[in-house]
Amino acid sequence: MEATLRARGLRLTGPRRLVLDVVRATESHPTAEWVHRMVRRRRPRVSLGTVYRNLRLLVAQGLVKELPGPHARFDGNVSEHHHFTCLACGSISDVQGPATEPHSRALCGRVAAQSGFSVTHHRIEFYGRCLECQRRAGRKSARSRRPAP
Amino acid sequence: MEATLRARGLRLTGPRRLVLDVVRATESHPTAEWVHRMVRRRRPRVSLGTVYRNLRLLVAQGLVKELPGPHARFDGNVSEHHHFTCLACGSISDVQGPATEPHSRALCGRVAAQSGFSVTHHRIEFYGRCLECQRRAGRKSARSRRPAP
DNA sequence: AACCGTAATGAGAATCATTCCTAAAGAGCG
DNA sequence: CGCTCTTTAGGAATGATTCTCATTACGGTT
Repeated sequence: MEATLRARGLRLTGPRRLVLDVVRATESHPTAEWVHRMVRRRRPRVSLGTVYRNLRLLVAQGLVKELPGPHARFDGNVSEHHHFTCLACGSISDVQGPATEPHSRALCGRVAAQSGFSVTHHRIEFYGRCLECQRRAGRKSARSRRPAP
Repeated sequence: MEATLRARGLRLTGPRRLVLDVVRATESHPTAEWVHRMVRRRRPRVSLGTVYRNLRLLVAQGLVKELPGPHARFDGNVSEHHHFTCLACGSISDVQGPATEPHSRALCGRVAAQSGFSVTHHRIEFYGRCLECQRRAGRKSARSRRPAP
């Protein structure tokens, strides 16, 4: 990826590498603020602005993905996969592609054919209750808890 | 839907009805601010706060859907369908369900089986270039234009 | 090593969608 | 009409994200 960046006249600086490492090291789909906290553990002087700037930059380079939603979340796993969002606790989990893969290409193709749009990719978001929240709802008065990271 | 609202102790007031009417009357997936402008054409005294409050309320009642993204957009079409977002101009179009429907239930089921989550629904977002932007890119230096509403 | 030009950073201010607060107006009801 | 509970307008507050700009770090060149 150094190549990817260099090729566009971008340097591979300390803060930048750290941001990428942090996002890649977790599966928790963190917010910018969480990434900032983690980066600070190793480099306390890195500013929030720098984290935002580099996240945007890495997304633009395709090295990181950004999830939709009111607050931006990021994902260092660039392989094709989708997401499950728990409506009760807000946590986001990966849904591995293989199960959905076979239809993916067909889906895009059908939509393209039907609408005339040129479809480059798609994203499937699943919603429901995660295991933990299902369990909790089992007998408790199931209050919602705070989003994951 | 009056029943739906009344059943929960909510009144069907002027501003509230107007917000719903406006969202239902368009296919443009408007932002709260656009809805506010439209509502004001008939009732200039309605405040932006009221529009937000009622949009949230209608979403909670399932009478309106909310699309993901940095700025909230709303959709009065509650029937099952998905969306296509043009990466060039930002416009959002409906993708009619039929083409994708056959697989929908199977998709959810497979994800549920594989993850153990209870999957209530899903959402498919397609991305690419809309017809107009494809045309524009044909020969021009294709500058991006402003999002739809 | 000293020097340049460009790119990147930090710190804080600015922006802007969204939410919150409060007093006042409105609906429903006897 | 008088009472109560809901909704509203208006504006202030919030909070995530972006911007600005002076300063610093880097890479390449002598």
